[in-house]
Amino acid sequence: MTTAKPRRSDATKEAILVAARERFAEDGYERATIRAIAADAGIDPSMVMRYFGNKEKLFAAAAEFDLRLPDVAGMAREEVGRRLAGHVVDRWDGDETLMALLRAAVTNAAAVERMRKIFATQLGPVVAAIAPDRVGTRAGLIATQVLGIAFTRYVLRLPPVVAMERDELVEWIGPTLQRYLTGTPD
Amino acid sequence: MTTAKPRRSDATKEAILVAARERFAEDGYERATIRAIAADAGIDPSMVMRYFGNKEKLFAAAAEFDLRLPDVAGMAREEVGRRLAGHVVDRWDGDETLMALLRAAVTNAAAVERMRKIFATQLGPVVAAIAPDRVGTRAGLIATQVLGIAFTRYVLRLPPVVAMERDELVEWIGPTLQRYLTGTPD
DNA sequence: TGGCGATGTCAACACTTGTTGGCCTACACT
DNA sequence: AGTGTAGGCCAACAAGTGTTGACATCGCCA
Repeated sequence: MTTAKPRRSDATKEAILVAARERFAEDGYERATIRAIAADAGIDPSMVMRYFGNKEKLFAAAAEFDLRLPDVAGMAREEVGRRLAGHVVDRWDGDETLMALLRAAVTNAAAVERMRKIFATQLGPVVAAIAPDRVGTRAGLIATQVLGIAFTRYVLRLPPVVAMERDELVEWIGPTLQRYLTGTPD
Repeated sequence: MTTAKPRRSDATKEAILVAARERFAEDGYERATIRAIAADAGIDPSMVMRYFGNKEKLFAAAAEFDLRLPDVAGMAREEVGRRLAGHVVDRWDGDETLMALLRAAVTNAAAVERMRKIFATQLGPVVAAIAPDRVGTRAGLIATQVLGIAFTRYVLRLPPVVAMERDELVEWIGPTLQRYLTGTPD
């Protein structure tokens, strides 16, 4: 029994979080107003304050995120790049949380910190399992390419990047990640 | 004689633009207030309105930007990737305009449009001069890697990406751009 | 010197924001 | 049935925003 007593407010709380993720993802931190979020959730703005304290804490609760990177232990070493690329592209769709985090990170210090931590604690170990040396650098480089995709495809919506099919994108990006994982600069 | 009569207000106008670029680059579009920009420029907020009309137009004036990509005509084909990487990394420092554009693009539609146009009209031709096929796709992919660097290095400030020396970064990124320029996905 | 446009300041406007406290209502438990 | 408490709404606050118009002052030209 993980859930003890399902209170009536839990549903409202969840509705607020859903609306918050949507607004933060769409508008960024400052333009997403508590009033708009409350309206989307069909309740009064003061309820948001009661349940989450203030806007910062609401964001912190809404932007809880897990990359859910696959276990690379059993993979062929030369395949990891492509597998990682596929996973990341898939993960981006169907979850607005990362978009909220990405948009908010541009102006909100807490979002920056959280994003740093996500990449350090979740991507770092994966890299370490594959490459023994220069783990930080490799993880950082992978982050540049992965976040570059997210930024151009979902925020900037550059037409050619949007137009690419999932598989086509993976074919191009996979080798890049592979080189950042196992290659050398020269 | 391109300049006719240097009015006294030109200096003020320029001071406003400098302050505006700084604030937009640092804080993003919404958090950069006209009052703060005016204070930085040492004048009254109403002057900003008089000279630029409104905030949108001020941003448009402040975010005039040119990538100043080098002429690739004379370069060895297999060198273009690295040269491009070096140029882009250098260009990022010492000019706050692109950072302003990048930060603002997250919440401001006009900034998005301008960024799209910059990459289409300035990066597109360079790619076309090197690769005859899939010009749009190649330009888009280059944009993902280039903007990913900008985002992680200057906005997110991921420690390992910040720590990398210019040359080290170029060594890693160069081959990626080269493959996006002249390679094939498989 | 007188005047007039350019340059600049001041104070206020209408509006939106996050946030707060008081009040109402319905349900669960005794 | 009565009552306490959780869930919810309403109205308002203080602060900050872009923006505007009236007023002061500087500097040039007739």
